[in-house]
Amino acid sequence: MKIATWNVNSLKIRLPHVLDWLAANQPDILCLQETKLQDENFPVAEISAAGYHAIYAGQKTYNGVALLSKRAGREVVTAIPGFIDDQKRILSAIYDDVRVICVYVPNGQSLLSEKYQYKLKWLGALNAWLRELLIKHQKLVLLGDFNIAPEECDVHDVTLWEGQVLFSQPEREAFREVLGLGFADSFRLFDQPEKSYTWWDYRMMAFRRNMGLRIDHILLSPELAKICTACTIDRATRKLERPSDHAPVMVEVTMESEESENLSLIAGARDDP
DNA sequence: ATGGCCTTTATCAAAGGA
Repeated sequence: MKIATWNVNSLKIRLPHVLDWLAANQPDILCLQETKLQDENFPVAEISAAGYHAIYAGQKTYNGVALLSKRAGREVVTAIPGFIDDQKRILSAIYDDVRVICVYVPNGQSLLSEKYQYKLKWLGALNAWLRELLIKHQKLVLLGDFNIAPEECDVHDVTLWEGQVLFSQPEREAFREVLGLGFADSFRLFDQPEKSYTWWDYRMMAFRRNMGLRIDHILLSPELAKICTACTIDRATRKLERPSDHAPVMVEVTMESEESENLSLIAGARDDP
């Protein structure tokens, strides 16, 4: 099972990239952030023609999240329960026995901004909800644009970013608290190239100079971390014409059903004279 | 070098992103 996340920075502009990426990578689930579309404008027909179901929670101009999937989801949730918020940043559904939680964590703007306080409150509410979800579900995937670079190795220039929004201690502590609940940062379950990032500023030729941050993440509950076989960042999308400033991240997990399929294939091969 | 780019909405610039 392949599960991916991508902040597309406007699905209207990036729809061709998304359709190409679905065709090339065949994820079972692709979680999108910053769709920037009201629900009535969501490209349902194009996504459907690509062979994907879609659920979405959007608004005008800003934010907006979506889940594209080969199989339909159920038990959809579009907000952190009990947290009053008119910004569309949460979308969750169950696929088979996996609850997927797509998040677009607030940016925060700067440490002095009210938006930074909102970010920390939002992360606090998310943490409390995750605590409840972990009791109810064995298989949880929490993925999206976290707007937090958790460790020094996730930042191209630590001196430049020290104490800045996206890398400040309170944000990084909030991220660590999520890991403390039992979630694993899937990217760090494997050996990875040095200087791996998921976002590069449009300015300053930042991508060409690899001046990036790793702020898009896929976190897995213990049950899923055990069966995760890969986590990769697809930098190639950042080289496309009119790219999103974020690259997609994808995990592969081997579900029991897939294992038994593989076993029967092996058994079949063995029986074959 | 404190800007630089991109998207949206709505004008003929501003706001937000990260």
